[in-house]
Amino acid sequence: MMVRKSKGIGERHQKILDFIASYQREHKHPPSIREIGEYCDISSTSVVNYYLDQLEKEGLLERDRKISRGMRLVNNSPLGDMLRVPVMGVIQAGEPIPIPPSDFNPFTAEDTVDIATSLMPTKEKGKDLFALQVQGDSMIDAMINDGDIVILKPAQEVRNGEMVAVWLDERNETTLKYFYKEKDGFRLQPANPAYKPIMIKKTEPLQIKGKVVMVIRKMERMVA
Amino acid sequence: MMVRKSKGIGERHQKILDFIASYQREHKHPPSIREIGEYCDISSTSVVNYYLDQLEKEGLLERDRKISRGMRLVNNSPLGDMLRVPVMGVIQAGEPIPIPPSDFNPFTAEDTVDIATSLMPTKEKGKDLFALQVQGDSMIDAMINDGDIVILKPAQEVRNGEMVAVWLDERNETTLKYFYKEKDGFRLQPANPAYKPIMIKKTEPLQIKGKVVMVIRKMERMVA
DNA sequence: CTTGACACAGAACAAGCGTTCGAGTATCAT
DNA sequence: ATGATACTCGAACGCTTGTTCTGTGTCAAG
Repeated sequence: MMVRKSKGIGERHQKILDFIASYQREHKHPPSIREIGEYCDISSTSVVNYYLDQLEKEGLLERDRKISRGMRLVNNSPLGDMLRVPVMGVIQAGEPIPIPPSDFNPFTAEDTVDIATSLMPTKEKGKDLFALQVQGDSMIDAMINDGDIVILKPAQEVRNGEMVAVWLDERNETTLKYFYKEKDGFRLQPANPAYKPIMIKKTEPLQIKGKVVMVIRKMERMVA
Repeated sequence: MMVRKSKGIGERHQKILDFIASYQREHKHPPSIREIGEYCDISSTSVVNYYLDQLEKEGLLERDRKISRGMRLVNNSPLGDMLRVPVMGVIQAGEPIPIPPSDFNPFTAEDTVDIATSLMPTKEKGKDLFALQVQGDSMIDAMINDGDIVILKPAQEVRNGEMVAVWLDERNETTLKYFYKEKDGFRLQPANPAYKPIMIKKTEPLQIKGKVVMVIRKMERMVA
């Protein structure tokens, strides 16, 4: 009946971890040992304690012994009301950008950005958001500068006027453009009127990587 | 010796509130009644309970009765690793912008934005940050669009190349410009080369409202 | 088969902790 | 004075909760 034999993290460890996270999110304070046991179908508090000790040894958990509900997750920390969005890479002229596999695990990503949920548009609370760092100034026509971070949402349906990250076969590059549906295809409109729109026929493949839901620019440049 | 008589929040209430917030930030879980008492020099747990009840009645606190450390702050919630930045108003051509008085209380502000501390440049962790919402497109020359939120830091010293919010007497408006110090004054450089820089003589008063440390743009426009 | 690490249950203990109650003090309006 | 209100203290009570100890069944190595 056992799933693991002392090798790393097992299914039950993960369930406990998840429970602590969700409980913390909901109640704003950690669960008790007995509450964990109840949720994870562990009848004995000693067993929960047993697993907690292991998680602590693994460095996934910290415990304040003797203190009620004195535990906290360590590695990931979107415990508050924020989303941890993985930075999938860099968007740059001439280079393809990596697109999130559906099985991608955000917590293994090296680079992430934390966004307060209160900042996110309406219902983008979905966990499938990802971010790209803009390299170069090839996107200034879209009011996006070198170094900016764009938060993207995998595009199922794109509506007119939304900014999308598209792969342009002809140019062999990925850029950010405003999206419009025309009668015989699609129009990709740069924000800057000085640039002409790109027309895509319906027959051509249009690879929309995602639509931009937020742009973040840090201004810490130029130390002198 | 008493400071208040049943009117609103007193000094001690505030101290308790602050302690809960700082304790939560540090330990990732709420304090116990006795810990609160110890910090606030209250020898009896019943007195802490007394104050906690009042705070709950005031709607500043929520309590899970019977549960150890079952309390949480309600109104403000930068309990996680995020800063709550007050949106002081709108920055727009022709209108003065309100500047944060030093005694300004961020928690009474109607509108705020939450920024993850992990997103903030190095040491801007200071609590004196404020935000402005950009209205109109008069700042597109600085890569800032209508509706953008700019996070500002009160400027003590401004270094070359930093973007600042300045009050222009001659134009009677506030705008965002890049700041450069010249030999006989200051140069305010728009990001867009098509616009000419504004020169300010040393004799003229230069009102720097703050320097921009971050720009946030939400892309939720155009529902159809 | 024996041994031992591993996963778990159950119970009992002790400390942590919220709650309650009786009582005391100070300020203020009546 | 008198009573009401605000605030404080200390102690006791009892539920909550972390800790610990004993015991059981499984499984792989020796």
